[in-house]
Amino acid sequence: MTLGRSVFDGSAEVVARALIGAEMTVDGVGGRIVETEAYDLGDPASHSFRGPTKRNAVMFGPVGRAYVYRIYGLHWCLNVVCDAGARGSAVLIRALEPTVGIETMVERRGLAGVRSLCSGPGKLAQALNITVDLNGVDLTAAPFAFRSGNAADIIVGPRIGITKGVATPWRFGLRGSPYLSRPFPK
DNA sequence: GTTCCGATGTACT
DNA sequence: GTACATCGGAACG
Repeated sequence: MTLGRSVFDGSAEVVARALIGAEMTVDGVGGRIVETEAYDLGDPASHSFRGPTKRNAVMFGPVGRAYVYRIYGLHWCLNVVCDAGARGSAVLIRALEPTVGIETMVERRGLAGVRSLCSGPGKLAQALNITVDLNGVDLTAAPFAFRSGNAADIIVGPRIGITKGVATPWRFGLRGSPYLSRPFPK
């Protein structure tokens, strides 16, 4: 069934766990969320840590919006804004198991295989055609759609690509999924 | 399998 | 000027 706004109304860690196994689509293209990361205000790895800026303003706005930013000058990353009170919390969507619109995603990515279509934040943004145009957009309405799914077993580990806050294990994944951006450390 | 590296926009020191 | 929540390709083993 369709997920309502309440799924985003919790701490970053709680929402990051809750989204594992759910299905996310943009204009009917997407898949099952298999990997997320949590970021919040008290976290030196978070864009919100130093307070509001032009880039991160959406993180300080209403719950259930998309926060999209450019990374390394060429890729886009999608976050969902969460936490009651909207205090700079967000969940980075890192990987999907492609389920719908696979042909469209193959075209956008220029790839043959399904395995690496959405196995990373920049990859899934390209596959789902996510750009800054969607920054600040309500996730509970078109073109977004979130549907509930089940995650049998969630694995936890350190977040990827950060240099601060490395001790906070806020990366979550669907255990055993072949569609993760990288394996979790043992 | 591994490591190295270039591409390149934006925020911040 | 430097850092950055990345990716894909080249070189190597």
